[in-house]
Amino acid sequence: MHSETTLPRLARALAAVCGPVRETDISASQQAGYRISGALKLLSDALAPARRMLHAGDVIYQAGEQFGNLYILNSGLVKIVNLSVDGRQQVVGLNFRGDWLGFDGIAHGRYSCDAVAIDTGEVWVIRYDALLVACAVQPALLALLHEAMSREIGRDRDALMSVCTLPADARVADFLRSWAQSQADGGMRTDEITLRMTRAEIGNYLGMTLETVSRSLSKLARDKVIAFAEKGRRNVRIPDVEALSAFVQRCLTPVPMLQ
Amino acid sequence: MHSETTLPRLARALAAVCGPVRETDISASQQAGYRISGALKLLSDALAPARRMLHAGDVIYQAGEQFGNLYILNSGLVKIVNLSVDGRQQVVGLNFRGDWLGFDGIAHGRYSCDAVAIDTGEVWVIRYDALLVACAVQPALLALLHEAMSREIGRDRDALMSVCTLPADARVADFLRSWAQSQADGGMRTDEITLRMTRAEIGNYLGMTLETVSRSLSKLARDKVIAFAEKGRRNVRIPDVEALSAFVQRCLTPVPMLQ
DNA sequence: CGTAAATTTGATAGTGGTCAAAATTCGTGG
DNA sequence: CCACGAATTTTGACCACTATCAAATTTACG
Repeated sequence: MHSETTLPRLARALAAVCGPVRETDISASQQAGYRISGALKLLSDALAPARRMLHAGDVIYQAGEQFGNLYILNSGLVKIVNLSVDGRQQVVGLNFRGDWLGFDGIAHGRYSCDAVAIDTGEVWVIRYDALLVACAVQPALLALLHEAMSREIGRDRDALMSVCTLPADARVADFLRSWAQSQADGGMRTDEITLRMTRAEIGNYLGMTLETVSRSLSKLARDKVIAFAEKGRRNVRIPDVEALSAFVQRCLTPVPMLQ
Repeated sequence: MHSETTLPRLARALAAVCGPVRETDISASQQAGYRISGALKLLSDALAPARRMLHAGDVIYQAGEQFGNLYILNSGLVKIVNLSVDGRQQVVGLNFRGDWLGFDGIAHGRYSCDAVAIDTGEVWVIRYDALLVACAVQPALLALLHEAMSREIGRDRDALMSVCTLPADARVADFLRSWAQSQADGGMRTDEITLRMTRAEIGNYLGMTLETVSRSLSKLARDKVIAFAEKGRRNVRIPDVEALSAFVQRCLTPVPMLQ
């Protein structure tokens, strides 16, 4: 599947990633942490948004509902569920601290998916029209908004690429890696994460069955890339995030081409 | 994979789709056509953007390149190719007339993917900072921009859902359906489409191999859902777009549950 | 018109889905 | 705090869909 142009393209990709910001080292994580804290402070000061407490299962907005608000997640965890006309439903996104919710509603005046909390937390409610007014006065707000939408587009594309190009085991590993990254960006610990989703939900998000998720997790634990906490198998210890990336690499090169 | 809550959710999904705008009937297509024409006129009048001719293979922007411009496709066809650090590459989007390009660059100051023309056409080049200035004066421009970003997010999620929930045959059918829809929205004929991509590119976009794409197309032709034009197998005739949707449905219900 | 690329089709193999059963965990009330 | 039933998770066996490999055919293009 790798074309003959892979190498120069890889070089460009590396240049892109290693240019202004490294995504994986500690300073970058802290930068992300500051980015998020700063953004939240700016929003809070400029708009004094209403705050809403969330509990697992709470619906923030629903597909079909009239659009009017954007939301910013201050804490907790939210899943985005897309619905098709024929009844298929799928988790198409996960949101952590600092993420915006509701962009999908702007285009058609109605939200096109459900946003459901899967952990206790807090969202800030921002009226879209009020935000636009504030943006006119304070361009930094507009920059923030566009940055968030842009990042969302990038994340969605990365998710598509993951589903299309990685085998099941690697997809699960990559999922854990990006979860840990999001935790780090939000200023939370990254060595142990608590999956607030069932295997079925994870599988739905990753495009595989719950059995495959379970098998992949078992394999990751067998390979010592992750470990389960003593109580409950929803707590995953990640001794080394790099090991997860390495595992993904290994899946992509089954035979190291010993020549 | 369908939970016990499918039915009420389906009802909501239907309400969402059938609410303000029907996506599939003729009037909606014409609305979309007007929407695009109107948007292009507004942009042209407000910004008098530079115009750039495109030929197949031309690169509009590259991953890693400094962000500065957004682009609007006036005609032609552009593919968006995402790159991963480890060399994987994947088509993550296709753009038609009226679509915006370059949103992915806003977040990090550099584009994160390649935009490559796959047909002759024309893009309009818009400096992002100039656009923001113009938006301050003319709020309709800002609305246009946000609408485009929102639609992009929705499309990316739909693509993810398609890859995750549909078998290969249905994915190809759905791909043709959405291509025809995009053509219709751009004011072009929808009964015959010319795939400007190789089977390998289509497969890459849909997360399958080129052989599977070929087999699926053969099956669609055998089932009379599509037909190949006499000259060249890249021209696909679609006698009835609804038949493509029906085919997707059939794939989802292998046995009609004859009770 | 000839060569290289793209496409189709067939044969075979493997990843991941499906079905099933056992084990573990969770939620709730005694 | 413990017990019990429901839900979740794990693991195994089997099979289907799709990938892989290969060869023949068609198409594109210099």
